Formats: sequence, C-alpha cells, structure tokens
Amino acid sequence: METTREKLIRATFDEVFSHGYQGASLSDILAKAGVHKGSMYHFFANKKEMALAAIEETILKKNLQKYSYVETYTSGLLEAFYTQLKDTSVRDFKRGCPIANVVQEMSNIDEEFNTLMKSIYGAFRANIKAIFDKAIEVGEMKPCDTTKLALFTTSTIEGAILAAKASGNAQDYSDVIEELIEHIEGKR
Amino acid sequence: METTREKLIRATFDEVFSHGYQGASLSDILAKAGVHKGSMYHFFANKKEMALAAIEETILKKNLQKYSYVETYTSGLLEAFYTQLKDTSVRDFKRGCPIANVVQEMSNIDEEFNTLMKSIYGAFRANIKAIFDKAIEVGEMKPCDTTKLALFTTSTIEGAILAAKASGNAQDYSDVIEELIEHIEGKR
DNA sequence: ACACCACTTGACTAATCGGTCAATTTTGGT
DNA sequence: ACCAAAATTGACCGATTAGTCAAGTGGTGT
Repeated sequence: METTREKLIRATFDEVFSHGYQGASLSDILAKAGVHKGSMYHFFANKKEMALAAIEETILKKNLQKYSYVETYTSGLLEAFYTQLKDTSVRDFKRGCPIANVVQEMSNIDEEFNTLMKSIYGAFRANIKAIFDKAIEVGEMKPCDTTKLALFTTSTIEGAILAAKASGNAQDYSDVIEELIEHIEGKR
Repeated sequence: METTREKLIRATFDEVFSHGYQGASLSDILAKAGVHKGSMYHFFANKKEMALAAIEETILKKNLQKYSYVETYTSGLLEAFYTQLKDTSVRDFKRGCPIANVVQEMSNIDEEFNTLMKSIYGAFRANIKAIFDKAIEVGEMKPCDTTKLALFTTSTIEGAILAAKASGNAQDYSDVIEELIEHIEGKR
C-alpha cells in the first residue's frame, strides 16, 4: 500500500511535470494525492521542499533502472544504447523532459533548485559518459574525449525532446536521434 | 521616446524571460515599466495577450537582424554561421533561451502559446535551413537533407544552451557547438 | 471655446495562493 | 488497558493574484 508521503511525492512530481513548479497548485496536488493540507505539512516543511524531494527521489529511482544494463553488458553495448535512445514509448513529448523542464524554469530563480538540477543533470551526463567509456574499454569504439561526447549527446537528446514538444511531432525526435547516432558511429 | 505600449512589451518580455510566464507577476511588470494597471488594460486584454505580443514582437524583431546576413553573403557563408554560433556574447546562459523556456513552460498548457511557439520555433528551423540551402547553392556544401540537418542543428543548439544553464558553465555551450560544427563539416 | 477621444489614474473586487494550528484520531509499544 | 507519539482533519490567516471600473487628464480637430 502507498504511504501518504508516497502519494504526495507522486502527485507532486506529476503536477510539477505538467504545470511546472510555479504553476503547480498546492491544492491541486493535495486533491490528486487525496491528502489534506495539514497532513502534508506534517511530512514537508513547505511546497518547495516537497517538490525538491519529489524531483530528486523520482528521477533517482528512474535512472537507477534505466542505466543498470551498462554494468552487465559486455558486447553490443552501443547498439543497446541506440535501441534505448530510439525507444519513443518511454517519452512524453507533450510534457517534454522532466529534468530539462525544471532546469529551465528554476535554475536561474532558486539556488536550491539550481543545486539539485545541477546534480541531476550532471548524473545524466555521467551515465552517458559511462556507456562510452565502457564501449571504449570493450573495444567497440576508438578512444576519444568521452566527457565531451557525453555532453554533446545529452545536449542533443534534450534538444530533440524540445523540438518534438515544440512541433508536436514525435518524428522530429526520431530524426534528431538518427543523426546523433550517425555522429557517434563516426567515432568508431 | 518609448511609448507606453513599448515599455510594457519590453518589461513583459524581460519578466517572462526571467521568471517564466506563470512566474511573471503583473504588478512587477507594471512597476518595471512604470505604467499603471488600468493603462495596461487599455492596450491589452489581459496578461496572456500582453505576454504573447511581447514574445512574438521581440523575437520577430531579433531574428530579423540576426539572419539578415544570409541574403547578402555569397561566400564563406558557413564560416560566418560558425562565427555567429560561437559568439557567446549574445547569449544569456543564466536565463537560457527565451524560445526554449516558453516552449517548455507553456506548449503543453495553453493552446495559444503552443501555436505561437510552434510558429517561432518553426521559423528558427527555417532560418537555419536557409543557411544550409544557400551553402549548397553556392557550392560550400554537398547536397543533403537540409531540413533534417537544420532540425539537428537547432536541437543541438538548444540543448547546448540548456547544458550551460544547468551546469552554470558557459564552456559547456562552446564544447557542444565545437562538436556540432565538426559534424556539419563532415557534410562538406 | 468646445467637444471628442485616447490615455491615465488608483481604488476596488473576488479568487487563489502558500502556510498555520489546535483539536482529533490512529497507531504502536509496554 | 494505557500512554505517547505519529498522523490526520479542516477551519482559518494574510498576502498576492489577475482583473474591473468610474473618474479624471490632456491633446487634437473644428
């Protein structure tokens, strides 16, 4: 059974993902979670702390399962990565990328959000870098500046999601990813 | 002299760029513009219409001067484009990209914003495509799918700005742009 | 001089915002 | 069974939000 705190985390993440942090209404979150206001303030100091917790915990949990395959794979690592990239079923092009959304909304507004998003986005880059490092290690790729390549890759992915959100056309995402993969393939 | 309407447009764009549309306070905008509330409602039906006007007019004006060089250039077009891309002095990495910010905040929330941003982002892509088309025309580049290349380029640029905003490090932008230019150079 | 109209002023409203808190119920340990 | 702590309830608060409007100002054309 889902605890009250879990209900709040889930509802908060969803509302923030949909309407942004500033646009997320506390009463809407509470209604969605089916939790009363006073009860919420028992678990969290305020709206901001609840949102920070929701973002951190949700994304942390998601990333844990998302990049776990890197450890076990010994061959075909890049192909597995490409397959993952091309999989549009995990994407929500209407709402975009939860990380990018919060970065753009809050990084320049609030120091705590800035710190959190810096850490999350940094972890994203580190995860991608780990894939390239491993690919080089197992001989799937020529040695190169994987930090830079990971930065380029994450940037292009985020840009691709944004493009699809702007146009309302998921194909735009796929087109960018296709070209990105070509670029990475050039490093083999 | 700046008209009242111009003052409002300028203040609104700046506030929306800084705090997002939802986070932009009408009273703050009015204070910054030095205009009274009733006066504002003489020119605009409501906050939303003012914001839409501010975004459209400001970005339209900016883009007009930004890509005017494409018409006149006959050689070294790609180099000129690269120089423009590398120029970080026109960027505001704290606040990010005004287009991307609004797309991410509003595209999935409001239909009018969605329509406007679709048009603005589309124009951005068209501008970049025009550069590649011209480059091919004057023989600086091999023929290729310029629609796709423009989509890739704009996506990567937006992603690069986001990366720099997330990390607080302008160098991240430059690194991505460097790799992007390498990629385009591969098409020569 | 008068009238007209664009524009400005600033007080006002209703609704919503995030947040507080005392009273109450539920739960777990002994 | 009893107690204390944890959790829940819901009314209430001040501040802020976007938006309204009647009254007034100032310039322009006749």
